[in-house]
Amino acid sequence: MDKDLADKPDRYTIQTIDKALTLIELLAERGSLSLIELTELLDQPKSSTYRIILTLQNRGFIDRDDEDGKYCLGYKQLMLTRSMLERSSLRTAALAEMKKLSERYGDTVNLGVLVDGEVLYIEILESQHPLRMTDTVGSRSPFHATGIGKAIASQLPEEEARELAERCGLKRLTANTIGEWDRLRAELEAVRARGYALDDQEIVEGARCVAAPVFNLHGKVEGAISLSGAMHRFGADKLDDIAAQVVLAANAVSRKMGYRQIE
Amino acid sequence: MDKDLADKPDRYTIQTIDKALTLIELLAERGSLSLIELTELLDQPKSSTYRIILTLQNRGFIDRDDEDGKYCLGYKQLMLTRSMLERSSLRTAALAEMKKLSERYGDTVNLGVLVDGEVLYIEILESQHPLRMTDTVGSRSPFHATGIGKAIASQLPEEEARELAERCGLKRLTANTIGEWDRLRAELEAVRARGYALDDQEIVEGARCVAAPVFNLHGKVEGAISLSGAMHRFGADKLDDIAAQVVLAANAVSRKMGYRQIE
DNA sequence: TACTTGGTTTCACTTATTAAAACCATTGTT
DNA sequence: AACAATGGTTTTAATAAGTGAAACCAAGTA
Repeated sequence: MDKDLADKPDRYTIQTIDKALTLIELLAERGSLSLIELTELLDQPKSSTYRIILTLQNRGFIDRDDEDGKYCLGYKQLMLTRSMLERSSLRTAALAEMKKLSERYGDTVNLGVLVDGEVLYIEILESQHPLRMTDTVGSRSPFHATGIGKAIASQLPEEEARELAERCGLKRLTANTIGEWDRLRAELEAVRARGYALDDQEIVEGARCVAAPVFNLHGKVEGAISLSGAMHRFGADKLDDIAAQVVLAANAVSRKMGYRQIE
Repeated sequence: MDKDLADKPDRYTIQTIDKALTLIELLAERGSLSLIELTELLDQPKSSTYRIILTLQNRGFIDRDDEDGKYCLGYKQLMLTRSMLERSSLRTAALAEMKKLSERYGDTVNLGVLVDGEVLYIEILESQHPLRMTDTVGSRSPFHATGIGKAIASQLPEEEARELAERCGLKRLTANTIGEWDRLRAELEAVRARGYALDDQEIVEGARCVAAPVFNLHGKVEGAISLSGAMHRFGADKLDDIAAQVVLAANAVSRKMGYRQIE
């Protein structure tokens, strides 16, 4: 193999740590895995994998499942996440505005960011209505089929948006899902132009969603806020009003984050 | 120093990973820290700390705060935690029983485990009552002043319980908090004898709590369930009934976890 | 402009991680 | 009961990988 010291794994990445992180992610994806399974997935010798496991286990980052003796993520993760959420300036800044939206419309209000090419919900105020469809905090959705995802993507350089699209493959989830890059490209343009994104049954039949992007003090998209619910509550007659309020809320959050709109 | 190859840091711990984990925990505790602050806290050279940071950052485990450029935990943590919670057999097993308790009494129902010597709440069903005091999932409390903590500790070998006590210092939080090991020891004995723990305003004035331990299939305490609320709802006349139900619920969970009580 | 602070990069040194292999404990099979 | 199979634990020499000193750079500030 070309060992010209080349194919640098980012040159400064500490490989041991990287393996440990991969191991953690594997456990997150697959639930619980045995030493041998992890050995194979990591493509590392058993003893190395073992030492990584020991290290993580001693610190409570992973535990051993009581039933099958396999390894799984430890409760420690929960402590970390709580600190993270509590100090997330985006979440803090958004909460008050989200509450206002929730009170005004009674529908579900979501706050999401882009992580690993997917929309990750970091806060959700549940709808008060009997007919509701709610994700939970920490759950993920494909970006191309959600209001939040499109709102965020619309504010990224086109290059980045295309990479996202390639990465997720633009899978169709309903008849309305945008499944081709060309159409998505145009859609993002439209979203950018009007300042908010619509999801018309693109991820779930019968559900609609209006989303607007939130910017940080450097003017970079940080996430998006959305209002979502059963489609009969998002009729053509109501959309203008809802969109205006969602955009207002998102802008208020951006302002709290230190974003000062140019002119 | 005696460098006889001795004072082995657990011999098999991978130090680089250990440092990375420490860094993560530091960020969880302190919120956000700069490279230099982390360098000092870890007592490592700047470049080493830097490489650790880079590695974690590339993987989304830590982010950079937009405001001050300091490092903080990344949203990725949330994804990990969600998977963890979803697959936690304890939480899954407990949820149904917790709901029943919640419906029956309307008070707050908690599920907690012991992590790093503290009670960590991994599920909470909020009270329906106007006067309520609720922790949030992921928050922590000292074990000696909570029903859950005492319920769990009562099932540990005395040695372990004493270590816990030493570690947390048995700080007094209210007039009722048990502040001495001797008294706590006796209390744990009593808890063990009757099968449930009481917290009578030991952590917050005016609040009471009844907790019972949950065991895994090896018969080891895995956590505890509790019902908590304003003290007037936990009067002497009601305690027997509540305790019986909480114990019943906890036992049901233990059974779901595979625990078969001896005889 | 010079000074400070905090982040980024380099590189020779050497320690800490690797990987192969042996070991052990448990479980299931004949 | 003996045997193989499975999965986890421990050892060790070889060396790849991480360290740490120091230089560098960029941004802010006096």
